[in-house]
Amino acid sequence: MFAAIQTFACEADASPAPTGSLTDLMDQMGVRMPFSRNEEIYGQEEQAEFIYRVVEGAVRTTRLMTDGRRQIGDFYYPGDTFGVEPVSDHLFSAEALCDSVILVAKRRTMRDAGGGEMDRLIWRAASHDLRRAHEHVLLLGRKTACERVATLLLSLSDRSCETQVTVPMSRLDMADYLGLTIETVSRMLSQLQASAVVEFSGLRDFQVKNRQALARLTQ
Amino acid sequence: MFAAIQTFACEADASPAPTGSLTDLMDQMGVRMPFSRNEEIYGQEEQAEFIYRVVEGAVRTTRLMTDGRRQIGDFYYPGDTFGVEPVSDHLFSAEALCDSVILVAKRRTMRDAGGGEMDRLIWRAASHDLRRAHEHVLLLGRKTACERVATLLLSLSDRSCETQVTVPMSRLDMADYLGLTIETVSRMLSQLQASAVVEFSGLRDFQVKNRQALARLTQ
DNA sequence: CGGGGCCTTGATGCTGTTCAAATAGAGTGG
DNA sequence: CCACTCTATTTGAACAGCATCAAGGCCCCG
Repeated sequence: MFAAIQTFACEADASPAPTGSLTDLMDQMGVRMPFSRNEEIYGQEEQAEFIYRVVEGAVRTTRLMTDGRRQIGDFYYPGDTFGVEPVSDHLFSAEALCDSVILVAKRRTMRDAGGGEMDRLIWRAASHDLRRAHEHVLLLGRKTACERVATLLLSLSDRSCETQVTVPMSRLDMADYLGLTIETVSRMLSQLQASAVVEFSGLRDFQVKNRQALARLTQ
Repeated sequence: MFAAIQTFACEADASPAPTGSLTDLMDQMGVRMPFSRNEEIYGQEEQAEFIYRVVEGAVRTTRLMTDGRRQIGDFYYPGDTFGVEPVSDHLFSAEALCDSVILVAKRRTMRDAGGGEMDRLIWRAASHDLRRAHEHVLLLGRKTACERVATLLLSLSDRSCETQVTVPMSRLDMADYLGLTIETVSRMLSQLQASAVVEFSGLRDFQVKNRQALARLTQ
């Protein structure tokens, strides 16, 4: 189960690089908690009194509408800080994408102990979230299904240091992030493979065969 | 640098409502500049060295794709602070929706002069942007055309203190914000009017006739 | 009164959804 | 290791919602 996690654990470079001191502060004050696949880390409308960092595994933030429609806000990987909602309670819930280890720290405790470190950490994470959200808005508002899927694959590929890229989420997670259905995601993946842009060796592993074409498709 | 953030990091209220002191600081340091309808306030990929506040009029932030597709990030109204991109350069450009007056201040100057005020101001604005962006992601990813239009009308109505609400943007602006076309926006408006949820007295003025129904439609 | 921009409405088409079924993988116990 | 089951994924066919294309109407402003 943790096989795929290993791959991602060494690829924290694309994330908002934690400086030594920030890591140290959270390491000191925080608690490492294990979460199993699909387990909730925090809930929608829960108080936002903690701050979280992925140590191993991966996380999604999701929002459910009353009738069951689901939107994924973002994915987080080892080294990424999340749960930095700007206001008192969470709009999205957070769940483990696979078995994961999460570093959890109380905001208040850390603030009292760490001087300005905590504020810098929150600012950094919120900035990252805002930029990603802006990209996400463009993707959902104006990109075609094929462009959306290509964008996700490229970003996964950019995170990875291997040529072989592992997809850490299910088709349903991809669909709910991209504002599509699983069927459409599946079709687009088949299409990208048929046109020799990527090649899947398993359901969750692919290689980029034509990076230029993939990049062009993301618009 | 962001020492002052701490006051706000755990604060419930991320509303853009300027406190007296913030207004004073920007008023002191900033310059009031007039912009005419559709005039650019700052450009995509420009350095983000200023901070802006709407004094009169309204502003949209937009992003253009290479082939001309356009996505509007958000709308800003009097009292709102904008241009608070988290990183060095802007992802979106900002333009005046109508003839407007914008208070412009140099971040560096204000930071040197204002102690922590500047950081609080930026944090507050960025928090607001992040929350709005999250709502926008849900709207674009999972809402139907009708729900999207209803959501916009309700938010316009909530901003307004009058029963008669003015729509400050064109149909094209609405469409590019909602990820739709002008035709679809127009059809949904007609539909909402036909079902007696709202009533337009002119192209840019309406009244909410059935607020409960409108709210239900926004999901 | 006339021109031009913006908006609405209608007809048609395409992209992505829905519904349905087949296939592939992963997990389990013999 | 294999058979079995359950779930995830793919594929196909029909459909729906929104886009596109094309007129026509409204309104502002000279």
